[in-house]
Amino acid sequence: MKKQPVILNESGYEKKDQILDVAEELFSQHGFDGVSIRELAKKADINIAMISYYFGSKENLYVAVIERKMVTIREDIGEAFPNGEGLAWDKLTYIIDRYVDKIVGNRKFMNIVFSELGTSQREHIHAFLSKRFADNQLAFKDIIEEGVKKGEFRPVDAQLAIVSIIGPMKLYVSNPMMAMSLLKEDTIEGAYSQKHRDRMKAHLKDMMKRFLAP
Amino acid sequence: MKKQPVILNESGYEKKDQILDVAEELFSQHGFDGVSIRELAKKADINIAMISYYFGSKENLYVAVIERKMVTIREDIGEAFPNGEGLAWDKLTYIIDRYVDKIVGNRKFMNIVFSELGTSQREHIHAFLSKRFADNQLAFKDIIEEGVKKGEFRPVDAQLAIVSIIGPMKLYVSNPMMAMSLLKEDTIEGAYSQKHRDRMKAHLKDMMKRFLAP
DNA sequence: GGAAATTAATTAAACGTTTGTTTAATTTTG
DNA sequence: CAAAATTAAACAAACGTTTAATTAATTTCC
Repeated sequence: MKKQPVILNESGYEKKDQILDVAEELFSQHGFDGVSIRELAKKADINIAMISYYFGSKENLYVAVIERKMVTIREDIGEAFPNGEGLAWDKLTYIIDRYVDKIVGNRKFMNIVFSELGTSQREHIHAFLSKRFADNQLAFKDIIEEGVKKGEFRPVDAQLAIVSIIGPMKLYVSNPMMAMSLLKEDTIEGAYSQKHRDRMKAHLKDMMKRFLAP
Repeated sequence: MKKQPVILNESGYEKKDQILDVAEELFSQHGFDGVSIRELAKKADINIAMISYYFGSKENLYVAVIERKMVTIREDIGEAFPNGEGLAWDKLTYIIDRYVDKIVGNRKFMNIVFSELGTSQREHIHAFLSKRFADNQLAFKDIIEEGVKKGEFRPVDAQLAIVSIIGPMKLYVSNPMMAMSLLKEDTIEGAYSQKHRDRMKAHLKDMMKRFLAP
């Protein structure tokens, strides 16, 4: 990690992204320790040394994979809905829809996040992701508690309500084989098609509607 | 893996279990690839060679960890409830209670299972666990569909209903840090205390009751 | 504009560690 | 004394990383 060049030319960006794409896929499938940089380099069709050259180390590459997507996703959800006004229920349905799209649309990446949140290695990454994840949970919590306060929802255990929204989503994306068998699909793409995303959204909203009804 | 001794004496069993206990803990925390047998041997206070001596290989040890618990758990749940007679709802509440106890009570082991189901390395293990897991899902599915047929439940998407039971459970056990923060507990033991297990059971039953009500 | 000089990108090979596993010798046990 | 348990040491293979040399691209200068 001596040279840390600034790459400006177009082809430089392409190769870096090519590495990041393969890395995201492999880390998602086999975890950080399950991926060797030789295997990675082969699959990305680059020389092993290019990883150190571009990213300095395997761990830095891992961080780079996370940071690249994190930027996109942050913009993606943003302060997306009007806070303050409107029914809590409308906010909740809105955030559920966005969340499902976001998580399913970035399944590979999200599996890296989930597995990183499950262990406590690479402490700074864990801390960073925990914080971001906690913020998202807070958004759900605020909406639910607002609805309860307004009398729009019955008094419920908000913490567990969140677990009941995120849990199914996580299970859905983090186990392709199970998703395929449950949804009676032959391919992974089929299991995560727009049809099934919408089915998942509809289900979560239906369930929460009944769960929260006063 | 030349010698495959049959160990009969008491102390032999103790040492083997001592290795298995440490292995279960470490594999649960860091995954198969994240654990080195030197680290494992140190923590179990045994010589590295003892792992080959007892189990033949690291992968065999991994399988042994899984098989040991699998036997216990199979007995644990068994044909535990009266099939055929009674309300579907009673069966469902019964199986939810049993399931939460089983999964939370064997969190470390279940995290190995979950992470193994998420990847597709070690194909025979994956296939084996998939089958067992599918059987469990089938138990839920049968009960729900029975209830629907009898008119006890409204017509629901049984597949997604299962995801909504298992998803929250899995999220609860596979992310201790998140569980601690959500449940406002300072220790891991606190987050998985009987109090919170019961809270989870009550929540799941409450939610399913409202979700399934005709 | 084109050769020369400079910088960036890419490579094959080697680096020192660590990995899982095995050996051969020793201690413990029945 | 024989069998089982345990050990320290060594094994080859794979790991992440670095080196030093080469090719490709860009800039500089006339």
